[in-house]
Amino acid sequence: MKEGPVIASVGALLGDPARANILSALMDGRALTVSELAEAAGVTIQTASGHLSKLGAANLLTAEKQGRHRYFRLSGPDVAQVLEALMGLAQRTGATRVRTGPRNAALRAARVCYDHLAGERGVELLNGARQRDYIAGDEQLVLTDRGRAFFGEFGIDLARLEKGRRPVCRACLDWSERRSHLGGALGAAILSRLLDKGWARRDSGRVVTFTGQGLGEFRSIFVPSA
Amino acid sequence: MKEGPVIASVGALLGDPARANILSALMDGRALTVSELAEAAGVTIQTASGHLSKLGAANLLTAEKQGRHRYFRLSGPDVAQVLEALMGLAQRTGATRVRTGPRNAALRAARVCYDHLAGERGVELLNGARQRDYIAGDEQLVLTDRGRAFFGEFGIDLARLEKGRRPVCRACLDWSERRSHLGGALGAAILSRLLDKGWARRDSGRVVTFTGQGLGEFRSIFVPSA
DNA sequence: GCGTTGCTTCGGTTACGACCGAAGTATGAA
DNA sequence: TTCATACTTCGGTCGTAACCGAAGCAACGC
Repeated sequence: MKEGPVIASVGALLGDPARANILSALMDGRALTVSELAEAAGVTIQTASGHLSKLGAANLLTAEKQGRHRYFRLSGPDVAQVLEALMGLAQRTGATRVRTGPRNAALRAARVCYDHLAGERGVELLNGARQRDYIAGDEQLVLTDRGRAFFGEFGIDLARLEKGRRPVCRACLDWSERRSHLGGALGAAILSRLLDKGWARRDSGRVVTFTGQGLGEFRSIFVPSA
Repeated sequence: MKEGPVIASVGALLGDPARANILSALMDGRALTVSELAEAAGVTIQTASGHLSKLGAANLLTAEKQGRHRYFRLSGPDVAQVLEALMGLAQRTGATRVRTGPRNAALRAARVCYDHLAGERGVELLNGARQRDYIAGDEQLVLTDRGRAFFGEFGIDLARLEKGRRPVCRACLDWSERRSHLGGALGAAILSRLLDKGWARRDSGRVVTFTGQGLGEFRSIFVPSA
């Protein structure tokens, strides 16, 4: 019963709408300036500055000074992961008023989750990879030999990924789909490859837009039923 | 930038110390009455009642009426998981004043994380199982054939576990150790087996106490270096 | 019936913190 | 140097929500 205050300190940080907006805006992994974040949060710059120093003090964000700008980013993928998990909880909360605006639809279709693909496309990707036996495991993902071959051909340097500290495959719960999508180093590499190939591009915010042709290519590779 | 308020609604719930204490008290998976929770949170019963109705409305807790008592419990293991993840974040926050009281020491040694073993013993368990090749995978855990045989002999009905919806193995980040311990259906089954065998017993709250002999048995089985 | 226990609802107080205007600091441009 | 931009700090206002006392219900025992 003593660990309550520990949760509360983080919870209180996430509990303010302005701060939550700031964190959401940073969920795509990019670094933004104080003024950009102020606008995203819908508060004045002074207020945003105050929030940012709190978030920074709590090590949820890291700041980087560049000229007269200060860029803030999430201090790691784990922060993003917890945020997505919280959104999952929020869902069952019923707090999720099903606002089906066009922006929302685009977000549900494909978006960036810190540095990898999420939304319908993200879930399709993982499902497809599983059905084609590139990735095994139900909740705990493992790259198969077939997958190793396939992704190598796809242009991903797996040897490099496997050297890093970051896990290669990671199941990340998708808040809009209530299913898992592929995170980890491999997930990040795939997204970056998709963008390189011109199959999709990053719009403002977290939205990822596929080109008509790109979507076809993507599906022919990853979605068995297509 | 629209998803901010969604996070904020949950965050605000977790952000109040009294509510955080209530949730912490329920982290052991048991159901407690309003008065017990009020005491755990350090507030009066009326206040606790208010908090509980909010937490219930958000589906974080479920209530169950029994006579003139109302029992509250976490509405699922996923809630506990998010809470543990939050504690992990809180750690990097530096909000973790290293209060090394005796109660705290016991908690760090062995405790219940919803329904499985956490703390030093929990981490030992997973490490040992990995070294003995009962469980494979770094971040993503898979039960090996050796493990299947071993845990079967240990008295666990794996076939039943594998039928359920719940993942068998799950890596759960341990907030005190900053390493993973074993959750999922298997984690729960192992803890329950440990208690059955009388190797350990559950104390008040989340603390798990091993008997001298029980600890020996546990270590001889799971801790290679012992 | 009566009293007791466990919990909820109501009302009023209080405190914390989000917010913005204004002033202050630092970096860069002219 | 002077001005402009990007940000931080200060001070004061205002709302929200946590809190408790008191009263109201509901379930059980006698």
